[in-house]
Order: sequence, then structure tokens, then C-alpha cells
Amino acid sequence: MVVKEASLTTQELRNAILGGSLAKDGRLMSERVLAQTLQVTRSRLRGVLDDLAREGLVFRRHGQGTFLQPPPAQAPSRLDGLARRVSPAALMEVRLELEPALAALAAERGSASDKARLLRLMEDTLIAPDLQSYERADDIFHYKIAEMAGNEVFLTLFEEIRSLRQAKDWTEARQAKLGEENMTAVSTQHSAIANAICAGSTSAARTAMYEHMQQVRSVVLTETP
Amino acid sequence: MVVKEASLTTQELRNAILGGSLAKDGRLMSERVLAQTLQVTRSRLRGVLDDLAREGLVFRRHGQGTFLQPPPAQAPSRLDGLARRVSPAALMEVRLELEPALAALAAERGSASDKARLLRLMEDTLIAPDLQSYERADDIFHYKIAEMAGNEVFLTLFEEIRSLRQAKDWTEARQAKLGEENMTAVSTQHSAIANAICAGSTSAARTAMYEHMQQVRSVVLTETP
DNA sequence: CCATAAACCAATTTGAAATTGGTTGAATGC
DNA sequence: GCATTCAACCAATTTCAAATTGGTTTATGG
Repeated sequence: MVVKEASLTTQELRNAILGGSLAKDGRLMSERVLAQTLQVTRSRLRGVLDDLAREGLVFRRHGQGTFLQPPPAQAPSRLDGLARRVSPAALMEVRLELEPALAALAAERGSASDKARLLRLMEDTLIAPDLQSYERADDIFHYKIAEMAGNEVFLTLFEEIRSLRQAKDWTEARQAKLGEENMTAVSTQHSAIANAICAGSTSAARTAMYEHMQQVRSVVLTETP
Repeated sequence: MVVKEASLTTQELRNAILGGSLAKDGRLMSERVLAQTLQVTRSRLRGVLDDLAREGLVFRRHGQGTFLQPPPAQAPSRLDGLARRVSPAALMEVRLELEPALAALAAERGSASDKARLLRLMEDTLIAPDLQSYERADDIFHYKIAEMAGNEVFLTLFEEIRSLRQAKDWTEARQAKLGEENMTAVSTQHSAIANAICAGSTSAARTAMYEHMQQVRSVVLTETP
């Protein structure tokens, strides 16, 4: 399907990788398999993947794999056992404290290029055509902020919370609840967060993210009788 | 040494357990071994351990074990790999956000009995005769607050941070830095935190814990040239 | 009814093997 | 020469079964 007789051009390679048909649940095949599938050498594949990773289009983790849009999930930590008994309220309580702190640190430490990319990711959330692609863009947006905070411990905690959130199928319920009015409110908040971070205003970034988390919590916790 | 011909009294059992000679690094032998060592039935041993756990003198975790003063450490999570490359500054940055939030929740949700016990634990930090026993009392004090927050996710995150902190041998350096003047300041702060929590004042508890964390950070990060 | 003992259940840890991205260096081809 | 390819190896992570540990139930005997 994607294979040609002669070797693929770099652009073809990029398209094949980003196309998603080589990934399952956002996770690409291993480099070795991928190289053989695409009939290219691993060296060249890795070169392309290096570029994609630098551009933020692909996420890699050492013993874990290479991932498309959604940044890599977590290792099987003790939180796994929690996934069942944890309530959305408890999770949001944690996010309500964690993410504003991350936003503040991101505003303080984020590099110029990171901030530029964050603006682009924010725009992605605005122009998302459907709920599913919105969820993905939103996911990347928040992840990028956590990454920009520049604290590996914080990032790990964030990823564990994120994986907990994904472990449960709250996304379905959440998507059903995300109406038009909430959507525009959230978009405004995302914009405020991104702008505050780019401006380097730690306190503004913190409060903007806090208000956003309050909104998200109210959406998540609305009863569906 | 502890064994008698006839079966031990309940009080003797408690003393033997809390004595510490049956524990290694704060962790007791398994119930089966312990029962045989003390020449009592496991049922009875568990009955006594139940009491001790209720009184907060012993901490138990399912597949993990039973622990003396220091609450149980963490599972081998991804944070383990971090222990090497993580800096004290990064860790304190996280504690500076986490613990005030926990203190606020503890003030909001802590039961009356929990608050009473917290006061006792606070007093333990005040009367600690040496640095080592102070560290232990301080550890339990902060753990109790995290526990009182009543959010299992938050508690897990706290425990992971705590284990990271213990993985490194910063305690030595920290102990060396804890001078008399810092000691009294920290004591005052502990008292303020406990009082705020017992009064149910969330904001006061939050700020008191925040100031305490700032103090701890300044102590931890002081250079030792 | 209570204490004991044994068996079983459930959560966790442990450790070896497999998987994956990352790195190096020799061989190859132009 | 120089870049590409290939192979082997390194390092981080996951996976999976076995062992360990606290928790629970059941049967037994006083």
C-alpha cells in the first residue's frame, strides 16, 4: 500500500509515519519492524523520527516506544491499582492544584521556541473540527505545558494523573457533556493560559489555568441522570 | 529474650512489637514469622496489630508489610529511575505546591479524632530529644496531614515524593544544616500548621504549610562548601 | 461462643526475559 | 573520503510468572 519499488522520499516517509495506519492506539510499531515494513534502513527511519520528534509531531520514550499525537502514557505504577476506586472528583481535585503550578513554572522557564509552539497547539484546540480531535489537541496542549515546566518530578506526576484519567472511560461521558457554550468558554481559557505563559507572567498563568480547571471540573462532575 | 513460657499478655505483645527489635528499617517481620517468633497465634497477633494500627502506632499495607513509625514507603514506580537525576531543588519545588494543598484539604475534611492525633504528633516533633527522632516525628506529622486530606490520589503522589526524598541521602546533609535557630522556627511553623488544620481553616493551613515549605527549602538548598 | 488453625483471597514485590529506543563501530558503495 | 548501511551492543521499560504479605473465610475443638 505505502510501499514503492524504489526507496521512499523523505516526505513520503513522514507522511506514512504520521498517517496513522502504522500505529495502534497512537503508538507506532517498533523502529525495527517499522523500518522493514517501509523498506528503509533503521538509520534513515531514525533520522526522520528525530526530525519529527524535534518538531513535536512524535513523542519517543526509551523502553516504551514512539507515539503519535498523544504523548506517551505511563509505566505501571501503583496508581494503576487506584484506577478502579478513584472518583472523577478526586482526580479533578488533584488537577486543580497541579496544573496551575505547572502553568506558572512554564511561564517562568519556557523557552521562546516552546512558547511559540504552545501558541500553535492552542490554535489547534480552537480549530478542532470534531470532539475527538479536540480531545487530542487539548491533551497535547496540557502536556506541553507540563513539559515546559522543566521539572521532571512534576512531569512524572502529571503523566500519572493523565494516565489515571485515561484509564477510565470518562472521556465518553465528558465528550457528551461538552456542549457548545462550554466549548467556547474553554477555548477562551486556553487562549488566556497560552498568552499568559508566553508573556512570562507566572501569576496570570496560574490563575488562568486555575479557572480553566474549575470549568473542566464543573463539566466533568455534572450528573448525567 | 522476649519469649516466655506461657503466652504473653497483650501489653507484653505490644511492647515487643513496638520495641523495634523485631523490625528492620522500620519494617516488621511478616505476620506469620512474627507470630511464630512471639509464640502466639496469628489471629491474636493480628488483633493486637489492628489495635496498634487504629492508634496510629503501626502502619500496614496489603502486599507490602507492617511498619513502625515511618509510614510505608512506595512501590517501585517510574520515580525510582528518577531518584538519581533529580535535584533537591526540583523536589522542593513540588513539595512547595503539594503539601499546602494537602494541608488545606486536611483542615477541610479531617475528622475530630484525626485532628486530635495530629496535635499529639506535632507535640512529638517539639519534644524530640535528638535530630534523628525529630526527623521521624516530622515525617509522621507530614504523613498524617497527607492522610487526612482524604484523597487517595493525592496521598499516593505524596508517598512517591516522600520515597524519592528518602531514596537519596539528603537527610544527612539536612540534619547537619538544621541548626538551633532553624529548629525553633520550624517548631513554631509546625504548631501553626496543626492549629490551623484543627481549627478547620483551610486558607490558614495552606499558607502556614507554604511558609513552612519555604523554610525547609531554604535549609535544604543552603550550600555546604 | 470463642480461640485456634488452616486454607484461601487479594495486593504487592521481585526478578528474569523480552521489547524498545539509543549508540557505537565496522563494512559497504559511491 | 564520505555518507550509507548493517550489525552488534547498551540502556530504559514493559511483561509475566512466582513468591511474599496482609486480609478473609472456613473448619475444628474447647
